[in-house]
Amino acid sequence: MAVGIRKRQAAETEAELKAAAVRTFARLGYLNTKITDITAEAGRAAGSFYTHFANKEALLEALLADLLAEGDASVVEPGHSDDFRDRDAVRWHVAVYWNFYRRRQTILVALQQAAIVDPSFARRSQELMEPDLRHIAGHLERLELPGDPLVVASMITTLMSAFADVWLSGRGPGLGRELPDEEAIETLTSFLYAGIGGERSAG
Amino acid sequence: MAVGIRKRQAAETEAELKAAAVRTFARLGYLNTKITDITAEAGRAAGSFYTHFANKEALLEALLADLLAEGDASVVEPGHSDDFRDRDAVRWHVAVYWNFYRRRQTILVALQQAAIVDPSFARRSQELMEPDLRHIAGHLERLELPGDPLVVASMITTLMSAFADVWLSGRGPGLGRELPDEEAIETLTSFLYAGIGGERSAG
DNA sequence: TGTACATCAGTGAACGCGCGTTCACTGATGTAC
DNA sequence: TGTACATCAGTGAACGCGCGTTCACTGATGTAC
Repeated sequence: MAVGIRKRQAAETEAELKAAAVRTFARLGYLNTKITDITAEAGRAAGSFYTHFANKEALLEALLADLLAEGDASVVEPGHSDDFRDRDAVRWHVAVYWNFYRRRQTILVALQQAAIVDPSFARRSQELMEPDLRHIAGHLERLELPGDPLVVASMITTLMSAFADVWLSGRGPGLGRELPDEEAIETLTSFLYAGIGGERSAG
Repeated sequence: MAVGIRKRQAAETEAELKAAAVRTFARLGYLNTKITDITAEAGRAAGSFYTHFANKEALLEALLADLLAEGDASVVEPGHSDDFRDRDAVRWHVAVYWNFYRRRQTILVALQQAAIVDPSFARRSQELMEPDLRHIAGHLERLELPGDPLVVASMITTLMSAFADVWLSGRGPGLGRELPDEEAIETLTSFLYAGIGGERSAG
């Protein structure tokens, strides 16, 4: 008995199905993706999907669980300055968020799409973002702000996620203009830093 | 012959179907709405829908055409200051946008949802927003900005539409906190005005 | 103004397509002795 | 180590549900004379 050949092979196909799903979501979008698109991409029979997942929603849940298990799912990380009067602290947060979103783009967009059609994913997605929001709001409390910290924090996270979504998916204006990470992070930082009452920043 | 009773009645049911569609989109979302949901809401037979529209997409097109025909479909309006060094000019634009979005919310959200699933609506939606974007970018050109005017303009329109979407649909943080129009407009204005390099604004 | 026929909006049951999901089957792995 | 049986991942054709769309029919409006 070559220990657990079955289990290992099953785990392997499950992983292949997940990977195929991510590729397919990226290509067609979560809502447009059929189960058979995923199994075809993975080079498997349609029925094989159901050995591993109850349905498309369960698969997305699994991908989400993986994402959270990877650890740095949130902007909340130790070892950074949290004084937003300090431009570098702002920049650090922006960079972490941008990079996080860049790497998880496909799954996060899939989650957003699922949220449109399925209330339980809407809740899930809000829960996923809530810690970041509180984290940012916490940093803002000590500042003199143009409004309720929670509202401003929501403005900031909203801006970052929507902006990242637009540019990382190539839907930016100027029809296909690319926005290098460096420029994105710098522009966002300058804008946010000024917006929350930091230095006036030009050029 | 009581002139055009038929035509008038047909136009009336068409209008009723449109109104019912908007109500249904608001309740269930565009993607979750079935043709029969609309006809049921309108108190009509299923088949009646096809006397007026080829399908759900055509109905959305019609709603979009109505929206554009109403005139002030765009932030581009005469008689306003366009100098963004002037806080009032910024506030004016923010208010126009906020009110526009507030009133057209359902259709704009429906358009966004359609865009997810249907590339032709994706194009359409981008075309709809493009004039605003150029308009804002134009205003920005004379300023000392923290980045490419087009990128900053995209940040601004992205922020406004995403922020409006979150708060007008009751998905704001604090679980159900209401955001009065006045506060939304003020906070956005302060933030944007500072962000593009205007005065440092506090409280 | 009246009659006979034509047209058309609206009806709702029925049709059929697309796709999610099932299930009988296969062949390989695991277990018992 | 070998044999007989059990289990399980994977297959792919078939099933069936949901829903968009059609269509024969109705009754009211329009037209012709």
